Amino acid sequence: MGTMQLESVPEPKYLHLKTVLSEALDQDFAVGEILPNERELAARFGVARATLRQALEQLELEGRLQRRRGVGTTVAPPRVGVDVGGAQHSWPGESVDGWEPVDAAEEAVLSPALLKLLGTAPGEMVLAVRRSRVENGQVLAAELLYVPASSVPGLSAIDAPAGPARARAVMRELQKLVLDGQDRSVELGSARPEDAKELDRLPGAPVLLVTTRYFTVAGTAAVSVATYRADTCRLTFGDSGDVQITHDARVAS
Amino acid sequence: MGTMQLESVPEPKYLHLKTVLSEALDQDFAVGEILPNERELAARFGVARATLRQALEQLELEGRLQRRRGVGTTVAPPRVGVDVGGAQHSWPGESVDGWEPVDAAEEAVLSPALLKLLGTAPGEMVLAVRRSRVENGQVLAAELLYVPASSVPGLSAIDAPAGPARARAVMRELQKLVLDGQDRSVELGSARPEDAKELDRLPGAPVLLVTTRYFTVAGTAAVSVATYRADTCRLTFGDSGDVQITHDARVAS
DNA sequence: AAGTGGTCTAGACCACGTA
DNA sequence: ACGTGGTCTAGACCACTTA
Repeated sequence: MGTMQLESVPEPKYLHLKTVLSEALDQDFAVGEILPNERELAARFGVARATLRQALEQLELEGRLQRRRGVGTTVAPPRVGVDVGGAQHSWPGESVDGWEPVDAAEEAVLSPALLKLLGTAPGEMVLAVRRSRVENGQVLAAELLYVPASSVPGLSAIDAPAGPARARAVMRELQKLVLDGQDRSVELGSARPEDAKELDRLPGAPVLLVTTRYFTVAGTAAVSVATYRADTCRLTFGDSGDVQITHDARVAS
Repeated sequence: MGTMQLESVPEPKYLHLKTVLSEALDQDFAVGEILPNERELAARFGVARATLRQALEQLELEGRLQRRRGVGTTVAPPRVGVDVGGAQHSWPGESVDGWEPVDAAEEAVLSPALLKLLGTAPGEMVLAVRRSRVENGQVLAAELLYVPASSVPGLSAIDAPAGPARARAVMRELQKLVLDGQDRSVELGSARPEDAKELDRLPGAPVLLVTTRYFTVAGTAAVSVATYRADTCRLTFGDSGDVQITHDARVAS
């Protein structure tokens, strides 16, 4: 074979480990199955635990593994396709899609970026409605829906007690508005401790931040910031929720 | 002050470090400014370098920092808002939006998931068009556009030499088709070494995978898998047509 | 109490960009 | 040649779940 170039740039161990594990997951493991613990895996592959963890972290990021402290590492099911709505000009939760009201309260401090999105002056009253998106008993997303008091006339009349009831009342008022349109953006973020708890993840876990602006003819009526678990969710736009698109949709060159 | 509960569950060091750094970034640093190197920062905060890196990693994930081997760590500009199209029924690249053809070639091996998306039988010829999305001299995304030969009649007549010319020729044929619709999904992934190189990132870097299916009345005409840099990109969906979010929409609670 | 993953340390060496 | 971030090691202890 002569001087076959092995690798001018040797692949890092954790990357090689990742592909080895990935293939093993496809061949030798079923969904939900528990992997050997990290110390044993590290020993079996002859690497330090930290190196093994680097591989596991990426596999978890890609939704192939699920790790829970005190329990173990399991093979994750394919990602859930979560519809985040196409061009439907409607408030989410009008149809049955898993949004559960949690609470509603006046929000005192708003980030400058959010104020700009809302188009409100600092100091103007803004209501924050908390909702959770639940599917199959799993919390997929936590949402904060910011509603300037000025955009909903009937808001001051609400006297429901704190908790889901009040959130529902605000949503009812909101849904009376005729929507003119919406725009959305998606970006990567890390879960704040608050959201992390609700999503059953550790703080800093990767999340998909979906920011939606709702318009009426009068202008911005509300802004929603939804925090989706990045490990388990695939956001879908349109009507192809049934089709599976997983990591291996890409050609393994 | 009595018995003020400090923290029943003490915050991990790297999280505290992250918030401290985050505040420092807002107050004491300008976009593009170079931070002290990791060894010095770690010493300054009295932690091990690995712990400091854990904090830096999350800040980079959130698009606040940019780290380059051999260079240093700099303060990142706000994320770019990248339009990935609303419900417009058009091929991307028809208007001027930064897509640059790279190459086109027959793709031999296709993953089962991709075959299912395309709706083609294994063995059927599928062309793969490579494109890059470039903005301000920066590669934001790498795309693979899979086109079954059956969906484009004029495909076999193409005899352009390999490279951008051939890719352009395929795109021209494709754009003759009348689109009936499309659906899209977004999920988190990690960059394959191949894409990583094109995106000027390390392998495994977090990316946003945008999978789009293009329909004609005859069925699925093509499937695009676009790999966006998650650190620098905020994907926008302009459902309301005219409106563009041009500023930083990040919500830092 | 035992076992799991999560955090943290204090080193070492490597790959890369720049001067 | 030097300084940077990236990889890797071999430990230790902690937080959490389950039995």
